[in-house]
Amino acid sequence: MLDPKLLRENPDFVKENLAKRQNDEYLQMVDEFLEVDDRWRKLIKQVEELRKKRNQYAKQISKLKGDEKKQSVQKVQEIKQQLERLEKDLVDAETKRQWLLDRIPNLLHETVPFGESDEDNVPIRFWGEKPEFSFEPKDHHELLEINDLADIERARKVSGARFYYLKNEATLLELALVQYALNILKEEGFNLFTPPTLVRERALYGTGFLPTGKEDIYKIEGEDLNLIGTSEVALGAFHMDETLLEEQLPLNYCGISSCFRTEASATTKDDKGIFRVHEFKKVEMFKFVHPEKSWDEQEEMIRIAEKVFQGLGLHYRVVNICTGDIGAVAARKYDIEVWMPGQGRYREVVSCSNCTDYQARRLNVKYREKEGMPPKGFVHTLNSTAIATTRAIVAILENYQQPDGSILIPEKLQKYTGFDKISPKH
RNA sequence: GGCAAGGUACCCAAGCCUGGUCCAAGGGGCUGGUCUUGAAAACCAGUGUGCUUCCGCACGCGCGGGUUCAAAUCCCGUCCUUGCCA
Repeated sequence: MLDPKLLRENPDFVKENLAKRQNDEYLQMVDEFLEVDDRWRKLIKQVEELRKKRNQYAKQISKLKGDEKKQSVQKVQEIKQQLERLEKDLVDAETKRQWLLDRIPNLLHETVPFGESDEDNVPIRFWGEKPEFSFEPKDHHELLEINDLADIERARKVSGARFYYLKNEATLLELALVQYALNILKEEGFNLFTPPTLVRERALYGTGFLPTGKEDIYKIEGEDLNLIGTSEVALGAFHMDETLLEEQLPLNYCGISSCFRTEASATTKDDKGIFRVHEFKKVEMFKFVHPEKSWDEQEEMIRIAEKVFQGLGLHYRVVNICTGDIGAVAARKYDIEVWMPGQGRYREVVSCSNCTDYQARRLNVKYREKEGMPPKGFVHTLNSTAIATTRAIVAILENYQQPDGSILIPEKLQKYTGFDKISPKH
C-alpha cells in the first residue's frame, strides 16, 4: 500500500511512476482514489461534527431532569438518525478507498529498466562460464528418468499434474541443498526459522499476495488458513502490528519451508519435469530494515544469493526486472538466472526484491528510535530466494551431466549428500 | 475439544461488580523545556490513529457486532494468552 498522503498531495508524481507499468488501469485508480479520498474527507468531517454534537448533548443529559431531559434525548436521537445515513456513506467511501489502496502497486525505483515483458529484463552481470559439452546435453526431465530420481507418472495418479515423487539420491540432494544454503545464511548472520506453512488471510494480505493473486493460493476449506507459496509470507507477518527498535535493524531472517502454488496464472507451460510444480521446498531470506538502508540491503541480499550459486559452480546472470514484468509489490527486483544447458537458456532460480514500505504498511510494521518513543515510520522489507530445491536440482542435473547420463555432485554439496556422483540405474 | 481466569497506551497497572465526574487514574520509560557546574535531582509539558481553517475535534481499552441519550464498564460472537481437565 502506498502512503495515502503521498497519493493525495503528489498524485502527478505517483502517476508518472505508475505509468511505467504501462497499465492505464493504475492511472485510473489514482484518479478514482483522489475522487473518493476527497469525498471520504468531507464525510469524515461531517460525521465528526455530528458526533461532537451528539456527545455534547449526551454529556448534559445526566444533569437534566423532566422536559429538558426529554428534549435533549430527542435531540440526540435526531442527530443519530442523521449520523446513520452519513456513516453509511462514509463506510462506502472508506471501502472504496481501501479497495483502491489495496490494488495500486508500489512505486518503482528509478533504476528499474523500462520494458514490456520478461524479454526486456536487463542482464546486469554474468558469473562463470557456460559449460561445454562434447555431447548433446539432455534436459533435466530426461536425466531424472535415466537416473531414477523422480516418479512423475505416479505423482500424477496420486496428486495430479505438476507434482512429483523425488527418489533415491534426489531426495538426499534436496536435503543437501537445504542444509548447504542454511549454513551459508547462518554464517552470514541470519536467524533461522522453520515457519508455519498455513497462515491466516491477514498474513497474505499484509505481504501483498491478497486480495490480488487469490487464484494462486491453496485455501483450507471452511477455515481461515491458507498454504503459503513462500515463507516470505510467514516471515513478513512475523512482526505484524509491531513497532521495532531502530537499533535492532536490520533483522535478517531466513525460513525453510515447503511452498505451495496453484500456478493458476502461470504464463509459461513448463509442464515437463519439476521446473514448475505445485509444491517444493525453499530457503528464503527476509529482511526488516531501516527505510534509508533498503537499497544497500538489496545489494547485500543479492550478493548472498549469488554466493549460494557460485558455491554450486553454476553459471548465471543477474537480471534487473523491467517495469512491465516486476509485479505489484516490489520497487526493484533482481532475478538470478542459471544457464540450463538442456534447455539452452537462462532460467530463474532466485528472485530478490526490495518492497520498500509497501508490505510494511499493510503489515503495520513500524520502528521507533528508542524504547519508549513513539513510532517514527514504517520499516522497509526485502525478500530473496536463497535456494528453491526443485529448480536448483534442475540446474545441477543439466550442468553436471556426463556423457553417460550420470551426474556429478558439486564439491560443496558432497559433505551434505554423502556421495559425489549419481549414476544411471539400468 | 471442555472448563476457569485473563487481554487497558512503549512497559507496569487502576477502572469493569454498581454505565455518565475516564478528553482512561497512577507509576516507570522516553522526548522537549525550566533550573543547574551538570545528559544528576526536582518541576513543567508532551509521548496511539485520523481529520483539521493548527483552535481543536473524532476515534481508540484484543477484534467484530448489539443494547443505551451515554459503553473500557452491560449483552452476543470471535481471536489470542495462561492454568486445569480430556
